[in-house]
Amino acid sequence: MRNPAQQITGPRIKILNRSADRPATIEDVAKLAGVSIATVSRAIRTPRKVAESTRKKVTAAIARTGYTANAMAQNLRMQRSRMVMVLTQSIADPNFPGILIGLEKAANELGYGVLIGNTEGTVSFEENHMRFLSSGMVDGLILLTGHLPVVGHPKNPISTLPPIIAATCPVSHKDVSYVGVDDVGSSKMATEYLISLGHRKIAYVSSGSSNPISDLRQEGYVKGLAEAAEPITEWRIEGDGSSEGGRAAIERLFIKDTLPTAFFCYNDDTAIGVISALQIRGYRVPEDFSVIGFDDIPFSNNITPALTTVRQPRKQIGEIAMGYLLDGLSGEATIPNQTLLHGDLVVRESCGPKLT
Amino acid sequence: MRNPAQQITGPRIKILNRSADRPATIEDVAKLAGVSIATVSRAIRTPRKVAESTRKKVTAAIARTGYTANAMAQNLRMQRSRMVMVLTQSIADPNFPGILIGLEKAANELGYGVLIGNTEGTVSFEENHMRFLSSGMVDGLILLTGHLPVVGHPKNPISTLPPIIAATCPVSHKDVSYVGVDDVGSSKMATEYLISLGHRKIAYVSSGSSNPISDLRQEGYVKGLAEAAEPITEWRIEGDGSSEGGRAAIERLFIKDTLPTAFFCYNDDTAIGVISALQIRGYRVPEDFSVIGFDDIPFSNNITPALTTVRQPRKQIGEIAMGYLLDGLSGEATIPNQTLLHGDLVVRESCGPKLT
DNA sequence: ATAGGCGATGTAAACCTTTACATATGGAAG
DNA sequence: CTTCCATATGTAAAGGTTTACATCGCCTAT
Repeated sequence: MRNPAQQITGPRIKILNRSADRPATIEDVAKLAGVSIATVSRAIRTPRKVAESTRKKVTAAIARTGYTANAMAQNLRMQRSRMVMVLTQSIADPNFPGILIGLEKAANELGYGVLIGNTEGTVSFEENHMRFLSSGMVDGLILLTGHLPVVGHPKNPISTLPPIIAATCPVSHKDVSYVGVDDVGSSKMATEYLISLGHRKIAYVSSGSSNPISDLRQEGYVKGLAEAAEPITEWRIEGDGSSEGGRAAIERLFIKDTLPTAFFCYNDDTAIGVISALQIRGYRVPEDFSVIGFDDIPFSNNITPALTTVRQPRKQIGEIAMGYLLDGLSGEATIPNQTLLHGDLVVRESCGPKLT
Repeated sequence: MRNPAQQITGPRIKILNRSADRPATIEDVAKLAGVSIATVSRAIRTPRKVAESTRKKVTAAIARTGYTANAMAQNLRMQRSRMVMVLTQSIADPNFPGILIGLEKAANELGYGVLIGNTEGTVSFEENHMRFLSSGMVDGLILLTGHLPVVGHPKNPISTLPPIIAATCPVSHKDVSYVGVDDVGSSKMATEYLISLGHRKIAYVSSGSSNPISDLRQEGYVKGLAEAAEPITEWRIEGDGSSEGGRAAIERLFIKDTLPTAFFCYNDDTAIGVISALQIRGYRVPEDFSVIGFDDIPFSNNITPALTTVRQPRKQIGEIAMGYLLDGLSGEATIPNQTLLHGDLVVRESCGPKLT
């Protein structure tokens, strides 16, 4: 596991341990302030219940000792951990950082910590993470995976799981609320944009079969076509969600004799592959073909031509999803079963009018 | 905070709470197995200490009850949390996901959880995360920020902090080990590559002033120049680490009358900006100018021309850093003060021979 | 003067484990 | 038959909080 090429310099050191004198406990504070530990606890958590004068003594004692309540003891006593786990298929997914930023922000504002669980799509990794769920280590779960985690002891599938919110990719379970972009509506908008530019032969480049998000985006595409003044036939070609898949899809397409003039792609990665394949063939985008993506990943603005795409409000999705989860955790709040956020069309350079 | 454009469908639901009957405790298991809780604990943690027959009874009882040890009680008793915090300036940094993948993998293999702390470079966020550190919520800390976190009670700056490993960006403290790429050596290699292509006017596009990593890469660049057969003068132009900064740097450069023929850029983002600015001016890369980046971010392969760059072994950096931390945590292990990993030159299309 | 009430504080239980120490049982060695 | 040891198990303390309940003054209203 250690890189043979690694180069190590400097002396070996012993990792610094927490200072020898163990951290102050509530008892230390109580002794110093001359009160009972109950009073110290109250002075911190419910100050109105302790006399002004006592509160001052306690505050001073806390400052002198540098006391911070031991989180593990609190957690045990209060039967909660103020910790939420985020389960994702892939940390490397270009949408993930944006979502995580929103999740982290909302969690931190309410004093919660965010635990990362990367499944890489494998069951064994997922099972490994279950440890945190079943042991009460986390209070809630944000699912970006699109499915409920597999539970080891299938006594009652969901009863051992903490409260859950799905984001980015819905989960088919009535008790799991979903927060994500409005795939259908946004895709319809993108398709209508291509139609408005004069395109009539528009292909949808999918993400393989059996991808629910791809299906939703295709549904929007179809709806967009349906609203055109004149009938436009559907045209689906298969990608796989990666730029390589987009490239390959275009290569296959060129075997046919008739070509679309515009491509609506499942995501930006696919779109980038499509553009690259077209350019390699000597065509120019947007002069010869229009291409539109989905997601607005950070790099879509850095390719040539800059990619026209649908912006997914990642940070906001994260914030709302985490907000729902923590709302639900902290009381009797009820939360919407499904929340779809508006995606914005970001017009850059990769789409142009259909030349007559 | 809620998007006005959001669209909510379906009924409002109450978030599913953990099933009414509280999870089984060790006591339930003990009762069912007809033994004491101590025996149950031993059967789980040190099986050799309990008789074969008893072990079987306990195992059966565990299976029947679906018991999982309460992590919070364990944590409290054992004075550790099996949780590590990763502190970063920016989740959106293109290097972050790769590092995180490595960190998460290594942590999970040893049963540790990874807590994310996003500071956005602000002190207040950092202080907010200190909560986890001072309350004993985490056993260790991975620092990607390049500096020690600010401690609220400045009694003893580092004594309240858990063990720390710095990755990606070194921390100037003798007790904090560092794991990262060999910036100097890799930059030297990149520079030598440009020289080998015949370039003699090579500019380094920095990341502003006071960026220690940029300084190291510049140092490698200077070393590379120094080893050339003929003397080559240093040439530094100022970027800011972003593609926009790279673009701007090139724009400023064109005011001068003499130009370099090759650019070694602080990072890929900068290189992408440089290439884009050159292309906008009507130049071609690599025919007219060679450009080399650093990092090998996921998109460097998707731009035109595909970017030649130095690959930073992100996942491995994460794995090693986490490995060190957990080694150090679990015993008397001593770990190297500094570990520099070899960066690979990834030759793609953005560099070409100097045309005579 | 006394009962009642209220505000401030203390006592102790509970949260769930792990583990040092004590105890019990059985067999081997004397 | 006793003594000793090893093995297996139980008892109870400890880890640091929070909070229900009890207590204690003190003030007010009767």
